[in-house]
Amino acid sequence: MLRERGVAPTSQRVSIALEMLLEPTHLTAEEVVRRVGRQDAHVSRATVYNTLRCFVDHGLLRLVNVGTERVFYDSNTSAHHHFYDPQSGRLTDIDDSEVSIVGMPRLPEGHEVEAVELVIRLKPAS
Amino acid sequence: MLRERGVAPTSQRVSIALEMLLEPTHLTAEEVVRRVGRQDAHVSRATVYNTLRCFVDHGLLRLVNVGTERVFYDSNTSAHHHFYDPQSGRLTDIDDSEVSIVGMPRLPEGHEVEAVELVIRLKPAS
DNA sequence: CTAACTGCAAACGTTTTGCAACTTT
DNA sequence: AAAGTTGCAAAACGTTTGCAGTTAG
Repeated sequence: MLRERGVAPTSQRVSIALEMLLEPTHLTAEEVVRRVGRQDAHVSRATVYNTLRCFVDHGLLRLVNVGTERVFYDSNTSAHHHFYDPQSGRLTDIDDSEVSIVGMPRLPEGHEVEAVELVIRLKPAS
Repeated sequence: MLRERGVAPTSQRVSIALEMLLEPTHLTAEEVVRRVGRQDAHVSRATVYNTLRCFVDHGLLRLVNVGTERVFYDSNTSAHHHFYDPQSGRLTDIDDSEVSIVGMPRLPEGHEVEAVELVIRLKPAS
């Protein structure tokens, strides 16, 4: 899987891939550090951050911004949207049939779209 | 304007309000620190951050998240969306007639919507 | 007089970086 | 040997906080 995307499969990268790419996940870098550390390999924080960036660059993960707090890495790289609950720090998918974005605005001269990010922030019901 | 919203108008708050609330702006906290410092008053970083949060809480500004880098404060508090160009660090409005979000997904049990954030990230045209 | 606000500097949490050591090839 | 990868600790970044002093009503 890594080789297919041109990512040299070192043992650390494989550990991270096993944790993230086998099932749908929404993990922060720190969660990956914890999870990978919990079993087999110790992977350094720096390497986790490098690897996640590398996976994003090679289309294995999608980066999801929710604010300044943290970044999520989503193993589902197809276009879809998210709920974010700052209370619990949990990110969840929005079913694609439930919302859609209609229309594509004229882009500023000399630019193209890098990413479309729709995040619905949640709060406890009043 | 401040009093209307129940915000006690101290001199620092007035300085910041003059900078942000008179015309449409998309400023980061650091830009506000610089701009306010450039003229009359020296307002401390802490006070700028406190004041911006206060203005958001009282509906004078809208907070726009674009990632981990920084937060923007938008003097247009009505529902609308944004382009973000990481290259230039500039945030711009998307005309409301150009995109819309259709449908409102079922929310997770016990939650309601705090904010709907649609940000289109730009990159230089290839 | 009191409650609220300010400013400094120190703390924070997440992410990046410099660089020497270690794998690969 | 060259190219790429790793890990540590330190730095960077934007933001928040503790607290003593100040201001406003």
